[in-house]
Amino acid sequence: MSDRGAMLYEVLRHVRPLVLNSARVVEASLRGDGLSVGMRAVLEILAGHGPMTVPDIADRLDLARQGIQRHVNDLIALGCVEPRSNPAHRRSVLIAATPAGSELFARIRTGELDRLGRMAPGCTDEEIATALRVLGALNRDVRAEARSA
Amino acid sequence: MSDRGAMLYEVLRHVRPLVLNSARVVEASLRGDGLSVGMRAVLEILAGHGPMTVPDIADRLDLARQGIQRHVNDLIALGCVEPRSNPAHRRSVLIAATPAGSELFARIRTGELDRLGRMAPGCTDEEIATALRVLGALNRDVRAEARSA
DNA sequence: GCAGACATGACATCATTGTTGTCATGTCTG
DNA sequence: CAGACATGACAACAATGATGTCATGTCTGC
Repeated sequence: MSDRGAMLYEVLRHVRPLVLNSARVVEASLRGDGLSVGMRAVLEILAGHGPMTVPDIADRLDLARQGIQRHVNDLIALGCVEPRSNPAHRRSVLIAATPAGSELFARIRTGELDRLGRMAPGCTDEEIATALRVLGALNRDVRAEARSA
Repeated sequence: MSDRGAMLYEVLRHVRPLVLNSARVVEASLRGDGLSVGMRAVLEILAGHGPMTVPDIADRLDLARQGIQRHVNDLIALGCVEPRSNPAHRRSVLIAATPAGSELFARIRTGELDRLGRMAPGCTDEEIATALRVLGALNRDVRAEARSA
């Protein structure tokens, strides 16, 4: 039972259905606003870290820039996001959340936090913080393995 | 900081790249055997819990039975899995891992455990166990929310 | 028993999205 | 200045989750 490999294996086994189920819940909430889960992720980055180029967003999300570009284009069409000319790089456009986009994301996030607050009632804050640390460390190492291959 | 909603939100944010990156690593290893991540998941269930019907596998993986059926059909074509007539239900066929399939999965799992054992070296066994508990509780509640919607 | 509700396998179709490739153009480094 | 690289704008593809249909088998309540 003290085999860390086996325990991390169990973590990964838990993580996949969690992503699927949470995506289903989030997607249901988003449907009314015309957003997808991917678009929501992009909007989250922009709302949280300010204007950024498409390749930078892709790096943060561990995805190819081409896929992010699609989400950005869709978000522009919705008016949630807008391109801004970059004074330093004529070719590299900055993407920024519009006021409408920021407000929309704030509303989405508030609703999600509301629901999440009622979940996992048997877990203490410390336990959740520990889980966060473990997930961070595991993802860092798995990510390194994925990029080296 | 003691807002559990915000902390669980962070957990979900960590979980998505973890699934993506681990899938990339696992997929690279599986490519040589002609398996996909989905087929691997089905084989894992059968190797661990014995023969089972397609709908039962789907329930365990939180997926629709139609998708599982595709994976099962592919696994049958590879000889990793075989249908067995069910004495109790003529229509509901049991799917069982073949010796070749069991052996293949054992080999895959061994390799994965090997690599995982070297990851997240800064985390203790207790911390990983705590993470496991949190993920289990969170997924249980998220899953309930997904099914109620 | 029987009838209707339900489960199952076998199709089929569709949308999302991650992946990969290409190309013209702009930027940066040596 | 020249070659390497980054970026946006396509395009095409594959995996997979979602959904629907239908014939056939099973089960439940009457």
